[in-house]
Amino acid sequence: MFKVNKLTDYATVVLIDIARTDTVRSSQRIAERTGIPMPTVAKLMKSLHRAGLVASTRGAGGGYSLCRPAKDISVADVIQAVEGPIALTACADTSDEECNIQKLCPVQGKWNRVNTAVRSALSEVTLADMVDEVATFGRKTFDAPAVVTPAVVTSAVVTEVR
Amino acid sequence: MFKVNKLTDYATVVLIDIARTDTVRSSQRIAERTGIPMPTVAKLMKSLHRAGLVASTRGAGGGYSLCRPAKDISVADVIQAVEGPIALTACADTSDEECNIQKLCPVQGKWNRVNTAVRSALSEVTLADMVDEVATFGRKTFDAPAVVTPAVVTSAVVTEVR
DNA sequence: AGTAAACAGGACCCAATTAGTCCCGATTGG
DNA sequence: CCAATCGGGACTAATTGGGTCCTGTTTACT
Ligand code: FES
Ligand code: FES
Repeated sequence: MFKVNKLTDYATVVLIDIARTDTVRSSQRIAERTGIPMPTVAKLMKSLHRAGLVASTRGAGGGYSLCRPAKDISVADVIQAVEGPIALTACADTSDEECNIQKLCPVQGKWNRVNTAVRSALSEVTLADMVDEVATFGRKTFDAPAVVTPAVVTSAVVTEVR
Repeated sequence: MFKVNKLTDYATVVLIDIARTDTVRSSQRIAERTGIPMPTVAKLMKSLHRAGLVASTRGAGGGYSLCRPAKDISVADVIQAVEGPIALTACADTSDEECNIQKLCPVQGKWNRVNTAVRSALSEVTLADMVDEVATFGRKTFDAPAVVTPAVVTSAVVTEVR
């Protein structure tokens, strides 16, 4: 099945959660809010930080926060942060426009066209879209606390605090 | 890394090869022409057949052939044939427009939008595109036999017979 | 009819990848 | 100085995917 990593799904959940109340929070806190195991959250946040999606502050009272507004973070960004470059085939590994063995390969860059198409498709949806959706959903349909569940995983639950 | 299966890459190579000289050929023959191990080819062809991309004739002298013109077979078709439904997250498992737990999930179908975008992107490139590319490439650049190599794999080689 | 060439389906194993855990060093606020 | 917290990376467990094989069925050809 053609799908994204579980960690990518986690990442969207975490980021959406952060985006909704834009304050600094620790991995610990995130783990509690999302139900994702703490060590996994820690690992995840490292990736997101390295990719420049979240800012981190160290030391006591430190934690993570978005370093761009949610509307400037696309699904493609998240995928690339967690899984590395979007490259449907190994030949387009570097994620730029050149196939590395293009001169020899007869499929000759055709996969790149597909790659590009997919990448741009993934760039069209931003976190902000998802946040909005979550917000309106939470209020319109339920009076209950909004719940953020990774699409892939059923155990992760965000209990809306305050 | 966000990528397609190796088998999917194989599949494109095999299909392109078949498309170029549209005759019936056995798995055995395909294996020889592509350099992909015979048992793997066999497995692959079964998937492609089940998905209705190739027609098979049994018995001695039997084999496979395309059952639609190459221009009506998209990359999306190939991926779906080999890997199953294109569903970036488990929630959209069935590959239709409905998320199965949409009523409960706050990300609420947003992944479907991404899914759809990706699917349509993958539908834009057809085998015919790739075949053309291969043909012109083979003639223009080399006088040597055209070689079809899966982008992912370096060992598979098609020796242009006749 | 008999035989050999092929496909169909599925069980199965091994390798590769991914998910998840843990530890230790570096920072920083109190 | 101490406690909280991030950063990097090593390591293990779980899952997936690649690849093989076996058994049965269909069909052409002699
Ligand atoms: S080198 Fe890119 S398609 Fe082959
Ligand atoms: S049910 Fe589809 S996004 Fe959650």
